[in-house]
Amino acid sequence: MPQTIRARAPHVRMKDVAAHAKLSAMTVSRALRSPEQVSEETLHRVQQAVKELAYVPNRLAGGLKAPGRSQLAAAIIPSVRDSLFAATLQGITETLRVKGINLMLGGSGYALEDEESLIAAFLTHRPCGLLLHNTKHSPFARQLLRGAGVPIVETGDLTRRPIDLVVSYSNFDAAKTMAQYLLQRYDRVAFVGQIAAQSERAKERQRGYRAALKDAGRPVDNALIIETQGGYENGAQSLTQLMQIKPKVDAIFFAGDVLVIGAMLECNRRGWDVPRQIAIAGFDDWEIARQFETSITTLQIPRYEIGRRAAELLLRRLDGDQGAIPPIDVGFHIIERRSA
Amino acid sequence: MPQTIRARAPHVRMKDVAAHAKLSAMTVSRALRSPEQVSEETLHRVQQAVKELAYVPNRLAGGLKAPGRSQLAAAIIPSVRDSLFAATLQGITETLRVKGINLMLGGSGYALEDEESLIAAFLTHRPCGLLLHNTKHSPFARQLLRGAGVPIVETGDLTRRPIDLVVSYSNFDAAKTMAQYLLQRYDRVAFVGQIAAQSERAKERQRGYRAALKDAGRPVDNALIIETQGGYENGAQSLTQLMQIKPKVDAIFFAGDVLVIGAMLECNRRGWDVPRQIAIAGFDDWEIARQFETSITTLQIPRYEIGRRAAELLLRRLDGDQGAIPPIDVGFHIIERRSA
DNA sequence: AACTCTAATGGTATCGATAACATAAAGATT
DNA sequence: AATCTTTATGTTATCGATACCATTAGAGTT
Repeated sequence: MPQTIRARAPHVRMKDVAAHAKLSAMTVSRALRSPEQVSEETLHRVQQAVKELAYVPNRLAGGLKAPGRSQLAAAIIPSVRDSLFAATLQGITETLRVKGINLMLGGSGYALEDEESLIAAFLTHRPCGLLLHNTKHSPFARQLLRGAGVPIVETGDLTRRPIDLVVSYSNFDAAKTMAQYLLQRYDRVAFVGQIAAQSERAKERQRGYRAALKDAGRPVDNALIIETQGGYENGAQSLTQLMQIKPKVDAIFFAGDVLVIGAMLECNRRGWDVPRQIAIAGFDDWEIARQFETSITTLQIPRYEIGRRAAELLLRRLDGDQGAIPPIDVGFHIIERRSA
Repeated sequence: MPQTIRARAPHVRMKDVAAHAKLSAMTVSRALRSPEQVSEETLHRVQQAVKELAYVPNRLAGGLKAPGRSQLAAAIIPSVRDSLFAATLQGITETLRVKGINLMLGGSGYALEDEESLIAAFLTHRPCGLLLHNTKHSPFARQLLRGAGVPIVETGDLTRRPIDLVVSYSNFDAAKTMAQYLLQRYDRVAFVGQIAAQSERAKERQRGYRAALKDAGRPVDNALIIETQGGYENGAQSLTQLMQIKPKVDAIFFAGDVLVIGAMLECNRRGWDVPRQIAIAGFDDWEIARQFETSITTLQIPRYEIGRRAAELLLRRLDGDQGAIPPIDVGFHIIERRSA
């Protein structure tokens, strides 16, 4: 007895829509992409047919014939898990969605070779644009990006070596400004950041701290600079380590990840008075920073806006603007609260 | 004088690789997809040529001819911004990446019609699978999903109306278990959750709480049930509201979002002793929950594992397993700490 | 009336990879 | 040696939408 194989219902094609509307496929194509080019009557018939057949266009075919209009963009962020990038991501997806562009996402895990293979993987789908949070790339990655022929936006830092478009704040300036703020109020200001060798941003922030010290004519004491991985525990641990130093540290600038939160919680546990015993300041205005009894002074970075404007630049390029577009500096603010 | 138009460097095609390796395009195609089918010599020549030309395959073309092998999957989560889904997302991307499958991402904003349009938008790219965090879908969304002809994994709840594959824990069981835990230790246990009408999960959790009360023979007091949006402030506000009730509430179960954290911070601010004055428990083991001086008792949901196993099921389907696959219950644990 | 011009629509070739089929060469079997 | 297998490779048609060019109908111009 022959077994009945249920063939997968084939997708409705543009041809089918055309037949249903008694038009040619070409006219349907036009009606969908540039409605102003067809008569009202035709447009209506097409829309009707699309609806009745639940037609879902095939962008593989469209993108194949018309490269650069795949309506698919790609973003690479250091970590999918890290909520820091979530706001930027939302800015990107929301802005692109308006134009019907969807987003592929990947996490590079802060590794250059992972970013490289991710870029290669993404390019196989012929995205119409790429958004990269990192500004440091392997040589082969740069080669791939240059050859891709689509707009690239970097959002991690105001890099001096942009590939194409840049939307960011200056990690150097932000860290320097906060360090200056602390140096005006406290004598011995320590710095806790992420590992400079692992990230351009961490390096820039530390550079900013050092520059502020230099400008203020204060000595750089390497014992007051800690590099650590992210995480609450590391924030807490860096804090206790710095508190043992003599002469006593007055203030600590936690320049990355959730380190400040971990430190503040440690102060709670130990009963240390912030800011009297120790002042602390953070980088990035986590929503929770303002919830502590001693609310946390920190830098506000417009993360959502970075995503939105990055996507907008991308759209500008897709609209045909081939000219040079200077880097966009979205700036930052110090949010002065009670902890420093 | 004719202006020189710099044509965008066309991409290297499989044809070019074939010519470079002195082979046919078909053999190159085979060498890349099923290396065991070509001779070692050929494989080597192809790899060499691919490298030398920096060939990036065009999956638009591949996916067009061989539907279902677009090597692109899609995930829809309620909110791109919410870190709750980040772990699941990471589980998905990491598992899919091993097989060279990339992920499109979108946030439905908890709205059925947004999910629907997102599904339609994603389907235009002919993904080889879909991962949905919601289990409630509009009728048209269901129609689209059924017609898509690709595996679908739902991860939000152990729904009774699965479309295809399901990987989750039971929101009902988890909430009921925690409520039972609290009812064994406290007399008047209140419930704070997200708005039931807006989310199936919120509804199930509240149902679990009510079921626990019923099983324990305790009355349901609607004054002890609060529905609220997420966020620290709402957690804090719900707490203070419940603390005004007479006779006094002993314990509060915060069943969603970061509500517990907000409540715990409010207790810190007001100097309320947890758990003596008020016991509190949460849903989801946020990393910060264990960092408080009074660490927070909560439910641990294996979020990363949900993503990983969801992706694994998807891969199983792509490997040709057409059989019925029963829902996977990843379970949950109560993490007993000091707050309740 | 003959002409041009514009707006609306249709026909055909094509994008790049792959399924299906065809072929060729080497080894195994009688 | 003739035939059958097996393995490796090549040829052709095709996936679905769109660029490009051709065509038609009607309005506007002289």
